[in-house]
Amino acid sequence: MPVETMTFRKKSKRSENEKAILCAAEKVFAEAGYAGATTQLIADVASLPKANVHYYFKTKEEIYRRVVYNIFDIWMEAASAFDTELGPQKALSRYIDKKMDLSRSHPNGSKVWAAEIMHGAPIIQDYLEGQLAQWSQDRATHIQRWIENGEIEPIDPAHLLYMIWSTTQHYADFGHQIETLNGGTAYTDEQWQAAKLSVKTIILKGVGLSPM
Amino acid sequence: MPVETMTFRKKSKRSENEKAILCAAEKVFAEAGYAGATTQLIADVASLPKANVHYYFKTKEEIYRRVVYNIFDIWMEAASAFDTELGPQKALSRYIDKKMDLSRSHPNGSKVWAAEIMHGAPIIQDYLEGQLAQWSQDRATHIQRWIENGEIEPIDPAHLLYMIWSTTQHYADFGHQIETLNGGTAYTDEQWQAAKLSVKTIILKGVGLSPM
DNA sequence: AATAATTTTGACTATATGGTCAAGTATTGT
DNA sequence: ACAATACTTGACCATATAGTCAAAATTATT
Repeated sequence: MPVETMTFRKKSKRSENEKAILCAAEKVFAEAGYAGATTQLIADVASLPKANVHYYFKTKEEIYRRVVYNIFDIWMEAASAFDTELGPQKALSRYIDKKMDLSRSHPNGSKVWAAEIMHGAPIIQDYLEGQLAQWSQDRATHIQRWIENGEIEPIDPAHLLYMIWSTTQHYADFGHQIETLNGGTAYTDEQWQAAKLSVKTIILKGVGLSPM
Repeated sequence: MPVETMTFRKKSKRSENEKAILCAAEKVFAEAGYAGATTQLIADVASLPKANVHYYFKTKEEIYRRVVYNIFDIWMEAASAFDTELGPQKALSRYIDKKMDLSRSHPNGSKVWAAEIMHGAPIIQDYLEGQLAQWSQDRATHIQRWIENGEIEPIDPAHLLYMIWSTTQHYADFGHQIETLNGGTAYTDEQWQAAKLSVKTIILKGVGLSPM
C-alpha cells in the first residue's frame, strides 16, 4: 500500500471521527443545551465510546467551541450574499433566500447559535463586537444610501436587518412549533418555497420594493 | 393582632417566597438553560437557603413548569390583543405593540419560552397542539377574510403570524446581540419606541396597509 | 519482521447537584 | 400559657457526569 494512501487513511480517520463527533455534538447541544448535553450522549450519537471522544477533544467546552465556530463560518459566508452592489431588491432577496436555506439545512446550528446568544454569548462575544458589528455597520450605510436615493422607503437599517435575521431564523429555531401547527408534519419542498416567498414578499413590500 | 391580619401574613409569606423563587428561577433558567440552572443558584438569587426552595417546590421540574405556565398565561393575554373585530390595521398594530411591550418587560420569560420550544416543547406540547393551534387557525381565518375583502394583500396568514412572533420576540431573545450592536448599552425608551414603529411600519406596509 | 505511532476502550476518580431529613425557630390558634 | 402549624436551615446522601488512565489493539514506518 503506497505511503500517500496510508497517510490519507490516517488523516481521514481522524478527520472523519472529529466530523462525526462535531455533527453529533451540534445535534445534542441543540436539543439539550450546553449543560444538558452529556459527553456520553454525544458519544452515543456519534457511535463511539465516550473515552474516544475525549481522545479527540480534551473537554466538552472545546467541542462546543468548535461547533459554534463552524456555524459562525457558515453564517459569515451567508452574510456575503447580502451584496449591496446588486441594489436593494436583489441584495435583500438573495440574502433572505440564503438565510432561509440555512434555516432548512442547518436547523441545529441555528439553535445552538440562538442559545449561545441567549446565554450572553460567552464564546462569540468577540465576533459580535467585531465582525458582526462591522458587517452590520457597513450594510446599514448602504441601506441608508438606498433610502437617500429614494430606492426604498425610509426605515432604520438596523431594524430591517433584525427583521430579516429573526424571521428567517425562526423557521429553524421554532421549527418544532411550526411543524406542530402544520399538523405535525415537516415542511415539504413546496411549503419551504412558499415560506421563502412569503417572507420576501412582506419584507420587500415593507420597505417599498416590488416583491421579486 | 386580629385573625384576618395573621392569616394574611401567613399567606403572604408563602406567596411572597414562591414569587421570589419563581422570579429568580425565570432569570436563572433564561440565562443558564434548564439543565444548567442549579437549585442552589436559584436559591442564591432568591436569597434563600436551598433547602427552603425545596420546601416550597418539590422538584426543579416543578419550578420550571410553573415558570413556563406563568409565561404561557401572559402570552395568552397578549394574544387576545389581536382583536380581528378592529380591522387589520388596528388589530395588527395593537398586537405588535403588545408583543414588543412583552419583549421589553419579560425578556427572561421569552427566552425560557424559546428554549422550551427549541428543545421540543416537552412541557407545553399540549398547549401548542391545543390552544395555540386553535388561536392561530381562528386568526388565520379572519386574515383570509381581510384578503378576500381586499383589505390587505394576499399573503399566507400563517407566515404573517410567524413574522410577527419572530420579529417581536427577537428583541427579547437576542437582546444581548442587539445591545452589543447598540454600542453595549440597553435600549432607551426612545429606542424602544423607534423599534416598535419600525416593526409595525415594515409589516403593515408589507401586507399593503398604510403604516399607523 | 520489528518497531513506532496512533487509536480504541473499559474501568476508575473527583466533583457537582437534586433532593432528603431531622432538629430547630417562628407564627398562629385556643 | 399551651399546642399546633408553618417555616427555616445545616448536614447529609445517592447519583450523574466530566475527565483520566493504562493497557490493548490497530495502523504506519523502517
